[in-house]
Amino acid sequence: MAEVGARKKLRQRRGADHARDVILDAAASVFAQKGYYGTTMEDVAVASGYSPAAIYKYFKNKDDLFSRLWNTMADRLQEIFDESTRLPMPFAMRLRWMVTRASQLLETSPNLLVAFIAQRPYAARARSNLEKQALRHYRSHQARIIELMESGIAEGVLREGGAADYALLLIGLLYEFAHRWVSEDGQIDVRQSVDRIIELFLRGAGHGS
Amino acid sequence: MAEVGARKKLRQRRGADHARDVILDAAASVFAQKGYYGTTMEDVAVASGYSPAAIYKYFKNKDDLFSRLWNTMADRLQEIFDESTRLPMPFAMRLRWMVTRASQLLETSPNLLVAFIAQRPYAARARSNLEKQALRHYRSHQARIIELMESGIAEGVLREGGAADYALLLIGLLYEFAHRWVSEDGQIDVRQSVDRIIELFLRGAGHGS
Amino acid sequence: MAEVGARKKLRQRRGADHARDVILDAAASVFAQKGYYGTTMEDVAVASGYSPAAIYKYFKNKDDLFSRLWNTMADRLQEIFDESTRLPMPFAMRLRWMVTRASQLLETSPNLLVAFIAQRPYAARARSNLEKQALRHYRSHQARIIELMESGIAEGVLREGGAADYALLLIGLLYEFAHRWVSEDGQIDVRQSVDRIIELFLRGAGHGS
Amino acid sequence: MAEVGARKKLRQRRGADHARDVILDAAASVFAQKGYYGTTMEDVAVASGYSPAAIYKYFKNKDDLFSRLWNTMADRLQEIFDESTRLPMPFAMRLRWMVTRASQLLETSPNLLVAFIAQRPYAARARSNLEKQALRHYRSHQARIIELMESGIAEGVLREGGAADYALLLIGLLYEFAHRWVSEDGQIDVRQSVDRIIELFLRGAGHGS
DNA sequence: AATGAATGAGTGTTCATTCAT
DNA sequence: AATGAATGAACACTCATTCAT
Repeated sequence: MAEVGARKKLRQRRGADHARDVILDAAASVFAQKGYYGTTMEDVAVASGYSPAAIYKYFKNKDDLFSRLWNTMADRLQEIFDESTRLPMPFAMRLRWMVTRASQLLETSPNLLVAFIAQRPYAARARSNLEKQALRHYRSHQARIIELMESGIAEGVLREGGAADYALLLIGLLYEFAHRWVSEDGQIDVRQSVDRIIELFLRGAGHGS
Repeated sequence: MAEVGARKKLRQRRGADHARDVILDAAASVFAQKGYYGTTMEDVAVASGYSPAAIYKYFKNKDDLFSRLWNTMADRLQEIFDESTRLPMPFAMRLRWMVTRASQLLETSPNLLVAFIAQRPYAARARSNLEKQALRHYRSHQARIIELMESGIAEGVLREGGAADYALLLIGLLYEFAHRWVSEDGQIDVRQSVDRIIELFLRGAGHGS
Repeated sequence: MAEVGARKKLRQRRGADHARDVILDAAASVFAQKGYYGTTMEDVAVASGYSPAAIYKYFKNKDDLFSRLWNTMADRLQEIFDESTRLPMPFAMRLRWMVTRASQLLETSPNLLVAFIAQRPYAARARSNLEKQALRHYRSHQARIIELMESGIAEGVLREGGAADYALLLIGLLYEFAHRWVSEDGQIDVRQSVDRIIELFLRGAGHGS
Repeated sequence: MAEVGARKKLRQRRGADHARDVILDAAASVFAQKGYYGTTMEDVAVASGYSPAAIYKYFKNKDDLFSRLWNTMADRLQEIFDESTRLPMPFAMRLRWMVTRASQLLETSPNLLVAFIAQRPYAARARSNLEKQALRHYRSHQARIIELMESGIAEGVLREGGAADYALLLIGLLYEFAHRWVSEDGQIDVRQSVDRIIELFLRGAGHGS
């Protein structure tokens, strides 16, 4: 947004923490739009109002910058998934709680979440360290969700067999919903969608009878 | 004379077509492994056995090469989705046919499919022409699947309301399955999974009662 | 010498070997003038008439380019030192042969030799791999020269004791001569100097009596 | 009042001088270890305990900092060489005095000396101002040493002819000894080596007979 | 007296792309 | 039909240097 030439004006002493945050925000936005490889440090610099050199004062390198963002989101999700298996509530409520919390991330940190999601296809055939780290996180998420499903089966809310498949179903629904939410520019009502997602998850599309 | 010339031209044509195919195959494999940005024309050249310069005889540039691949997959999928609404069969069979055909792509062209999937997150906030084109394709796929869902509703197999949501559910399942298939290196049995996907789609995970 | 703008004209197809040699020559000259750190790849590019990118087609990186040059000279010297201990001649002749050959390098490859010499101080407290490799070479040279000295002692031409010191004396003379030769721009007659060096080495500056 | 002000100024002066010295010491150590180009102002800052910005309060820039160090050593050497021609003693004693004093610098300021030596190869083909200045110093040193040699000839201690060559011999010995001393990490006994250097200088390596 | 915060100007290196042969 | 040879335009990253506080 800001012109490169206008950079000088920003010589404000606002403190390192502030700079860190500003840069992270800007980076999240740019990474979400163009992906890791499509984003240049100059992009981040322009978006943040700092110079590329300044960014290196706060982050070791591009990888570091990206993976800090990525890990933030991975950790937030992990926390949600972890808690959803720990909460002392019946399965149905825990499920709803989890879906709600996860969906809210779309509203609070859409950029971060998109950057997170966009990285996933590359993780599948992990090559770089970044990708290997990502793969580990994705697997860890999956594991917790499977656990959640198992407790649902134990409680008799879910049918027997295939906890892994139920996890696949739920993750698919969540990712797909995120995709749609983004591609419709956040126009979809999240709260309402949570109900729909849960219903689809539990009853599927079939007529049931 | 003319005969010979024609024959030669034919041979050349064949040669040219052959080269084209070889390059496309090689490119699909490399793009799938390293993604668009991670792949260099040198990579494609080495994988295809041609020189980088030769590739430019057959494709305008890297974008062109990639988007031809991408479109190939997009078209194949489109065809499947189109046909699944046209086939003179009951919904249930058309659904199974569609899921089967789509899943088979994993076995016949996994590389192409991965490359196709990896592109999706960026399409959501389309910037470049490549991405805009992609977005159009994804939307077109979605439209057809919604149509399919509507016929399912009309036939009374699917519950009333929310064809778009059912599409979201099915697409989510398909993508997620593809993800898992790739990250487990194709070890999953596709045919068996088709049943599971359809069941999950129709009945969800819930106990039903 | 050549302007950057003039680069385009050089688009000649002269073969890879030719390019290699041209670049090596240019690099030797620039490294000799400005040292490893003071030399940029752009410097080498301009001096060679190629673009920086072209240089990377022939050499992996700056280190590679430099160490190839450096090793060439190190190996030539090693060869001279090695042979000076092997030749079936009396010590005096072998010594003369060695000093002659070494001195000639000044005339045939002054740039290379200067680049080689300039690197030595850094090798002393070797940090980088380049420097460690250099240190090994310098030590290996020294070892051979000490051997040569020992044979001189054995033949009774050199006084007893202190082969290592004699090596120090000779190496000091050679390096110092090279220094002077370079700083007087090659105006000194090499052949004549050989006699002088050998005399100084054998008799020192003292009056003797 | 004026008194107090003056005292404060003095203290500040002292503080400033102290800082200057601390920085110079730190810089000498770092330059000696990594060379001019290999050393960053950040390195100097860390080694000195000050911030990079602080260094600029005491020195105009990196070049200034380095050349002050360099000149310090150049001047100390110059002083030694100067005095060695002036001292009212016979040549042999003046020579010993000079070699002793010069060698002691290795023990008192090894870092400075290494930095000084490392600069020499580039001075030969002086380009920058730094190098031209250096060249002037080296030449001036040489001139004095030649003078010393001439007095040795005049006294009949050195053979006729070739004062310049004798200077080359002595300088070569001194530099080479410094090299060895550094590369053996200061393990060599300096006092003992002085005798050896003088003997080699006067008698060479030859058997004499 | 000292520094935290910031940047301009490079530096090595990569890569898509071109073109004469 | 194919490529060897070459480069312009970027890109990640570094570093000497400045300046308000």
